[in-house]
Amino acid sequence: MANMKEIARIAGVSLGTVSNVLNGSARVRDPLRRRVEEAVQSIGYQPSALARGLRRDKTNMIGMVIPDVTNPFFPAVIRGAEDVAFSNGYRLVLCNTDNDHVKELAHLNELRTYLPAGLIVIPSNFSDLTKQAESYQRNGAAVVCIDRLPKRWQGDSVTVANEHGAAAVTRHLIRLGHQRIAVIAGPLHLTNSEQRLRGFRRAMSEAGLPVPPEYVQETSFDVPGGRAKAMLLLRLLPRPTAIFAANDMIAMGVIEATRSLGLQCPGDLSIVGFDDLEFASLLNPSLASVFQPGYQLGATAARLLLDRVRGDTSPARHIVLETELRIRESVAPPVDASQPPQRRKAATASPPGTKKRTSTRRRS
Amino acid sequence: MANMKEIARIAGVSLGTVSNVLNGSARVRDPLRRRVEEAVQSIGYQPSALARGLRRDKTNMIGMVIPDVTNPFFPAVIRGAEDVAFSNGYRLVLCNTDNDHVKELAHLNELRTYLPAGLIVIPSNFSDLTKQAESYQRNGAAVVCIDRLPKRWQGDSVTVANEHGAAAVTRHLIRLGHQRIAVIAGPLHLTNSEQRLRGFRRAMSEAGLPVPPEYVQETSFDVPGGRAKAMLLLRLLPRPTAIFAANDMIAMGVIEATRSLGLQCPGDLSIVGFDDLEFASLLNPSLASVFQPGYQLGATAARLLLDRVRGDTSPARHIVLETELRIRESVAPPVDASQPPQRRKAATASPPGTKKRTSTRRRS
DNA sequence: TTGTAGGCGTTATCAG
DNA sequence: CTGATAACGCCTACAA
Repeated sequence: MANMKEIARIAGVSLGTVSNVLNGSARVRDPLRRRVEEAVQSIGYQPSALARGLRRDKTNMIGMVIPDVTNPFFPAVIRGAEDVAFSNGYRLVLCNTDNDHVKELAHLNELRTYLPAGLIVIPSNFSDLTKQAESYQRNGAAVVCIDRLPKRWQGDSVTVANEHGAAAVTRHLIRLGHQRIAVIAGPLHLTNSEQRLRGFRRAMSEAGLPVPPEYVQETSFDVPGGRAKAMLLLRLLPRPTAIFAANDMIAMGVIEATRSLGLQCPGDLSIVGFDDLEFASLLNPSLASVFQPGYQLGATAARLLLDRVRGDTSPARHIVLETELRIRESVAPPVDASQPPQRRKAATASPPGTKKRTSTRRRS
Repeated sequence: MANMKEIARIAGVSLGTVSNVLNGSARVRDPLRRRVEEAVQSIGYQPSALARGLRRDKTNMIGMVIPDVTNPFFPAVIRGAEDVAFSNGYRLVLCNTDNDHVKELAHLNELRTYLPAGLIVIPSNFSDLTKQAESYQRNGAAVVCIDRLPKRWQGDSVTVANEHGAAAVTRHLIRLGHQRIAVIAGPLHLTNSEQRLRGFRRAMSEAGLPVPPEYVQETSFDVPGGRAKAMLLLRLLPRPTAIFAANDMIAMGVIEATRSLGLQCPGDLSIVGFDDLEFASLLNPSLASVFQPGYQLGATAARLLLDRVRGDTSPARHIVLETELRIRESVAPPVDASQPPQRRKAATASPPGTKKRTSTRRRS
């Protein structure tokens, strides 16, 4: 409807002048510039994003490709990305892949026809976007992978310190006196999942504690998975005194299993999660967890992307954000079988026959 | 890079033929059609969404304008809309407004320059999008409002039966024997909030139960708000025996307040929420709530929108989705003063001077 | 400094 | 049924 020609007519100038005013591409003298600006105001003109994109070979859209917006960890990531994008004049096109790399591919291929400025991708299972990314980059669009990375990903990335966070929370359990600690990992083909398991193993091995194979379970990142694997773990003899769940949904499943077996948390079992979703602190007992800065993850990715869009051609960057331990009521020292319980349901001691090593007690 | 001209060259046909094959706009004979299709396959050609949109005056984008993606109720709505949109070849552009109608306006104005097929809007506070919507509709784009409606909204809408759901859950409390029921409403300038309060009042008045002004609190839809108002309510004399929270976040705040005052739920206080977010069933005690079909809300809106896009010009439709009562552990009959307390520390008495009316006990 | 023309990739129109 | 051509709105040379 309203186009540049209209503005030019109203302001009594030529098309080129309008364009120059709009894009600051050339100095336009004040009287004319003023007339153009007034014309723009008067009819609320906004340039066509389509025509502009077609002409410039690039739009102000950023494709945000994620597995599933209803996964409670992702909204914060999206929000972080959107805030940075919006305040820099960019918009987010949201695509859910359902962890299906075919759907992911479809999105990637179609998104390209919008000539987006870039892509922020949380890769789906088994995705190998190297080829796609190259194709985007040839078109001058940047691609940033976040949260987890495809195998052999060489491009820009923003992730969190999964291994470090997992190790830290495991060490905390060990310091409290736990020796039989089980882990319920997420799908191990996901890099973040695998890193968390690695961190767990590292902390255990540093402390000289054994990790029997049956103490390591793998499941999907959800409540039913956590419940099922917890039922299994809690029937083992000897029973673990603590479980590290690879995310809060799994931890939630563990809590349910604990409850349904009539066990107390943290009395009989300490539970820790990962993510620190909003509800973790609202549970009863409140859930100890490793906080992941979801908002920062998205915001950082967007900033990195915009740097690239603006011409930063430095080598690929791999930004790793810190996690943070959030200790809450769901963890406590293990109960010692050899001593009578001191309080109603909390007591601490090393079970007999346990090798006790002094932990290094790193303070940071 | 790859464009229609290229396809035409490879297939040895003219541009128009390619276009006709791609859009089915005219019957093309098999040999040629085949050649075109092969050419398209061979180089993985996809038409430029930009050029197509510019030419057709409409893209396959749908603007999804919501207050805040990190509000835990919205992701399901988004997902519902995205699924329907995607499977029909449409894409979602996500815009957070932070309930700021200035930001909302900015998004609306800018979104228009993409020539989206339509808009799905969860209006921000105090927004009056009538003018904006008209402008979109003049451009052939449809606008559907969901969840809550701007004042005087005349266009298509999809909402849930807020009043009915609130009345149903209130009646349930009444049937259990509660007489002193307080409500913590959401911001009353939001239509959904106001409807829930209305439903509550209706059920109470049907049962002939009084609703003292101090039993009606208003707050924002979040945990701190719920906690603060609950602290206030729980110090009143006589204390309410049940609280209806206008959403689950508020209910969560009520639970926290209850705990911090050393009261038992449901022993001393029954609590019900609204939304039935995923975590509601995971709390301890599990939270009774009124389920809102978030996914359906989004999916229905997208379907309605697509109907319009495809030329449905029937009068504005106002679709109202059913809610569903999810009774869980957080509700129980009130403890009667005339009987000895049954549990360890639930003891509540009707303070002297309370009018006791027999409830009408309606069954539905 | 200001105005003008060409083309981005597509679709629609119209002549063959 | 097929093939050439004009527009969609904008940006960017280039000419004045």
